[in-house]
Amino acid sequence: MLAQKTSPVRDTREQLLLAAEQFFADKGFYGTSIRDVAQAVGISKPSLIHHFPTKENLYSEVLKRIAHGLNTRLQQALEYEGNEREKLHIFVDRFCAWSFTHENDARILMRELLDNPKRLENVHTWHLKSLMDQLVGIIESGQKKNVFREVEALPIIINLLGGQHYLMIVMPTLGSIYGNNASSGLDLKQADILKRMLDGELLPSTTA
Amino acid sequence: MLAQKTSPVRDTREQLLLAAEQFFADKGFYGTSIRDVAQAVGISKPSLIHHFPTKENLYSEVLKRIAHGLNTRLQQALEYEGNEREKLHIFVDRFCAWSFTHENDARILMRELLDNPKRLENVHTWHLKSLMDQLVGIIESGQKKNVFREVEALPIIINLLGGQHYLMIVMPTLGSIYGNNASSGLDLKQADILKRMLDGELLPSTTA
DNA sequence: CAGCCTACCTACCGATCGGTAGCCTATCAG
DNA sequence: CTGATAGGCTACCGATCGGTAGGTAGGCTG
Repeated sequence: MLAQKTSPVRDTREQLLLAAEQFFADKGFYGTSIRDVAQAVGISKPSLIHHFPTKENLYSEVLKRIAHGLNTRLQQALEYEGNEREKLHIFVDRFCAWSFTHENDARILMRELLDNPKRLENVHTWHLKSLMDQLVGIIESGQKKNVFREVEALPIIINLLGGQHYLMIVMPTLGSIYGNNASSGLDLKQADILKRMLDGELLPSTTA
Repeated sequence: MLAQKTSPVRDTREQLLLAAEQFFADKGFYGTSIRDVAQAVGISKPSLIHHFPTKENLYSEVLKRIAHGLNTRLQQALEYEGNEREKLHIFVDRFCAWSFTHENDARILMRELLDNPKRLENVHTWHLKSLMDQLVGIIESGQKKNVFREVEALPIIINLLGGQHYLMIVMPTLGSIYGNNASSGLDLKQADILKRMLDGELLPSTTA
């Protein structure tokens, strides 16, 4: 009864969400036309409206999927058994891996950060807040155990997330300027750089 | 003859550019209506067209001003007399100072990074390329003199710029979530964090 | 004074936007 | 068989988009 079936409803919805994701990533909310999204899937605009009653709704569904995918993946990393340094390293690995495999999602999240302060009514709560709180919690936990230095946690996390998020945004530009070969290897090194940076900031200085 | 005069031509142009800057920062290129920009200055839309023949032109003028202001300010830092480490530190100070006093500009540059790969025809060349090349040059120069470790320069620069640029974008969101007091002190610490990070990455490890 | 140019205006253009109304068809349950 | 529902369609709506046409008021220059 519930065999393969590939429910045509879900299938069209899925295709619409995927197409919308691409458009929102490329051109942003205002720059995206729901006509184009519908056309990309091969249906008419009213048919899209049949699945998603408004453009805002379509957008927030896309956003919801992104947040869910990101949170579930990273939650696993945060639940990893180990000491604080290992947890952070695993988080970095996961976050980088997610970014590089979800370039469009990263672009949409960055656009959301840019637009949201002016559109708080609709999608207000920030999807990365709980994540950031947990990261700060891990650092502070490590500091209580004296395995981390007493530096402020939040700015370090921001620079960590920012370095990676920014890299995702700037990579296409880098590729088109320096040539794709120059930017092709960056992904492999990025996680190591961030982990080294974290250690440098958090581990007790060997000079003191 | 060329006394105060406050040339009304230049004045309206200036006001239009300032208003456009605000709109482009808040809502992006597609989300900005030239009607609104004109209205914000108190003139009609065709009058705006009189000063800037197309919306694209208005946008690229805004972008040009931003790039010019940023480049001249940072160029001074790069011409500073001193060793490589000092140069980089002064650059970080200048870049952070510029960011925090030009929040709208930072937001526009980030939007540009997001949109540009799909709009290369118009404003193509990246405004930060020469800057980035020079930074890489400084690092490699330091490496030749053996005062810097042999790590790859470009990824470090990207994480540096990225951390700061991202902070500017995320600050309004942080403020509305953690309260403005939580994010108010970040600007003061940020330059120090970045400089410490740079030293950690570039200076010879004291453990080895 | 005559001519011109600058800075602005109102009125309008076609195109496109998000969204609605209403119809058709296929599927599926009673 | 019948009725309901889901998923799609064409045709249309008012609003707004970027941009144009054409005119006017004021200042500068010959």
